[in-house]
Amino acid sequence: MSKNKKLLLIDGNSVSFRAFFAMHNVLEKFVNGEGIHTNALYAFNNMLELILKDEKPTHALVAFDAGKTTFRTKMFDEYKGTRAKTPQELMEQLPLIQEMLNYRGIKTYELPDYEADDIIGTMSHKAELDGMDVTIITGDRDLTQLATDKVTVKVNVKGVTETESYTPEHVQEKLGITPKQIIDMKGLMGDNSDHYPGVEKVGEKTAIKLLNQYGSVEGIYEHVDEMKKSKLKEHLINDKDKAFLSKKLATIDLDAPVELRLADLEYRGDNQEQLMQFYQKMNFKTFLSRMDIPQEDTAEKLADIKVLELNDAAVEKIANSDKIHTLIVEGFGENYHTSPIIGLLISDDKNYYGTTDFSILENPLLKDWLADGSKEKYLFDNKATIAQLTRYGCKLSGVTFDMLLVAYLLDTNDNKQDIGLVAKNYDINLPTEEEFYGKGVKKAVPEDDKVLLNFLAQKAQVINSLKDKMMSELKENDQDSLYDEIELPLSIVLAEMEIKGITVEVSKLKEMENTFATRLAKIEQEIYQEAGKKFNINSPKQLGVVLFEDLKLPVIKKTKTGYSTSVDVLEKLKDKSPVVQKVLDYRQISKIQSTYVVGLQKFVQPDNKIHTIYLQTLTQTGRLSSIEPNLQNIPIRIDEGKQIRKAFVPQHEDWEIFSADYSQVELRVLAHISGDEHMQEAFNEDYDIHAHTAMRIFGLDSTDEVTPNMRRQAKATNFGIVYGISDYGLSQNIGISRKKAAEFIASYFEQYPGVKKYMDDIVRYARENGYVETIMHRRRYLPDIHSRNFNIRNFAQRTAMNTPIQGSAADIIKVAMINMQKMLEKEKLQANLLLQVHDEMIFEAPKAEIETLEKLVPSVMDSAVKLDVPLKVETAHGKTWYEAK
DNA sequence: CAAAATTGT
DNA sequence: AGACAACAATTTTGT
Repeated sequence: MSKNKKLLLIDGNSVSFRAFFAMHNVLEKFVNGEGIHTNALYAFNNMLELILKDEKPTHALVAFDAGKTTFRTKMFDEYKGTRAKTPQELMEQLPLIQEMLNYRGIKTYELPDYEADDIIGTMSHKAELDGMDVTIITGDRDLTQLATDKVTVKVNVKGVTETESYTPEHVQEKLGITPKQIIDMKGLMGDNSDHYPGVEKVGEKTAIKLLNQYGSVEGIYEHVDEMKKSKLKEHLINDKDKAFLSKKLATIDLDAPVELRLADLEYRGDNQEQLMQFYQKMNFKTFLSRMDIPQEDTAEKLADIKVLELNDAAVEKIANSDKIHTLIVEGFGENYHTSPIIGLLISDDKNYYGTTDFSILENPLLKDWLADGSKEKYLFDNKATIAQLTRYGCKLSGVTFDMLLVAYLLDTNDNKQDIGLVAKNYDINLPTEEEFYGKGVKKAVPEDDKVLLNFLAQKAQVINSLKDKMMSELKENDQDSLYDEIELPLSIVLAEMEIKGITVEVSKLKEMENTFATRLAKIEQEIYQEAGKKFNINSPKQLGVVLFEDLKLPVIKKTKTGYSTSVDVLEKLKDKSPVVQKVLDYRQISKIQSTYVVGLQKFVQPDNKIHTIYLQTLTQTGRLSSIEPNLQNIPIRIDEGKQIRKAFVPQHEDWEIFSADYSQVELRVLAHISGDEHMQEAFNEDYDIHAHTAMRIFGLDSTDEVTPNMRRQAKATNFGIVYGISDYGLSQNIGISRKKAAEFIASYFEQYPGVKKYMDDIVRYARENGYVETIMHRRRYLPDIHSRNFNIRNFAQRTAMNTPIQGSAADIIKVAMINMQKMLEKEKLQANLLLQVHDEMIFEAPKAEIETLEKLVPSVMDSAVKLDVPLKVETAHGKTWYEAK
């Protein structure tokens, strides 16, 4: 049997409207070359692709409203009377949407005097009689009256990519009436947005109740006399005419004079050629890349670049040239500290020399050229390139353009870590790593070296062609010194730290593994005892059943999928059952065991060291992050976890671990950029900042009156301020009422008016400029600051407050790291900078150097930048990381 | 592959 | 009305 035919009907106007507002916050980002907005077009097409994929229709139609006047306005001239005018920015897109649908092989239609609804109703009715399945897409709930066994109405919810499906069953479930009765319901309650009246004081609930009793508007009025005396009865009688009129207005015409046959709606698929041209005109890169463009194009381009052999002769030419060269050292695999190089390419923008034979790296001329700082080089990802080359015995110097770093500084939001993605942002078509190598099981290096080297040549070409443009953008943003003096030098420092690595005593971890295993087994048994059964404690789902169903503990919080079993919930249940504390203990230890004790061992290399990778271009604030493994979240708060730090040791006997951290950098940064006098005074006088805050917000005369609890609350408030305060968040954090938290904040702002002013100013700045900046001009764009969605907008506002603080602190420590590395070299110290943990630097050093470091490191760190308040540095040292704190 | 949980600053 | 503290990485479940 052939598959059933399926008709897709789209309410063009209402979906366009939804699409427009779904992407309203990026309105000004979606403008094509001719200055026409394209956001609704984009969102519409996005939705369309999803729907086509899901529904696989054989027939399709998009219906539009023909004009302002319809048979309904003739019946009731205020129909849709108060509806706001369609925004100009959307109006200009409607013809484009129709044009695009045409290229996508989908019929569009409008009919004078009728609304899109009526066209859809009529065609859906026809199709159903013909035995077809029908799916209707709309942003308007009114159309749910059309749902039948054969017709599903999908209504867009939040944006356009998600829909809610209305079948007769779903309508029944949701409203308790049939789809047909929706018309009666609308008749009774009227419609605000279409601006027609119903019966006074009758809303959805009353309407449904009446319909359940009497079936329809007609039914109600047949029996209205029998109803007992009530206000409702009076209203019904008074507004009888309105009810019948509104019912008529609400009724979608199933027999409009639509001159279309079902055969006319056959869906034929895209007209590739025209659609491609259209996408190009609209600047739709993502859609273009999604098209199955015949492969010849790219293949031809690949062949365009002639790659010469990178041999001794080529090296000689390169080494003797004064030209700038682009360098591609291609690694393959996850981790560049361990995975091999698979290709090497050097280009002067005219000639491309490439090879897969790495014996060339033994060529002394090439070695010298790579290490020669006066030979200028461009590349993508300096840090990774240095790390790779180091393993092949080469030094690298003279890099002036790192496309990865520049792309990150220009916009932290999009497309880092992959040169293909950066290129696409600039309208250049270069395969991403995934597109070139494939993904999952298919990921592989091409058999043919030529193919690989051509890819590398393309990369080199892209780097070269974008260098000027990107560097001038950097200058326009006033970010050139952030790049020249911070990020680029830092990439070298980080490379050195990663390569050096930190020594780990595996035997220590092994020892801990055993003790924790026994402890875990014991707690596990105890929990089973209490619970009366065996289950997986690691599964929040199973644990939820045990706690809240078997043991009947009160449910404090729920997640999307079930009961929440997070710490804050468990903390509240601690005294209700002894099992809760045991679960908390189990969780803690099991985390330590799996992530750290066992997890870390996997990363220890044959040199007994762990070489993490710092991601320099990931975070939105400018902080670093650390992966494989993350060495920025090694436990410290609870002692069991802190033990892990005993396994981190210096690489030599008679050396120590030395750590130095900034004390309250973020608050100091806030004191600086807000210019708040009271906060600055507190730091200038070196008061205990949290006690000082407590004194001020609790209205005390001296810090002597501050109780530990007051200090704790003040500390939390300080944190809250840094994070972009909200009363709810603060109340959750210190367990006070929301009202009390709001009072704290009000009092805080009263005491620190400069801080209040900063918060207001920075949010306004973000609204006006679309971004915020750190002290070193690191930028973060905040398109959501204009969002209509309360939560999204609030989040953007908090981000606006937090990013300059967190980001400036990140700037400061980055400068300190660079200066520190220079200083160690200058002073000819053996000490090595090994780790950075946001406000802390960790070194290993001979015992003999510790005394020097105790003076030197703080002096370098607190002079990294000049603020209006002093920076404070604290140091510690010991035989292991555990002792150095 | 997403969600929940836990770790850090 | 909304239901929210900032920035990260990793492990484990369960679909």
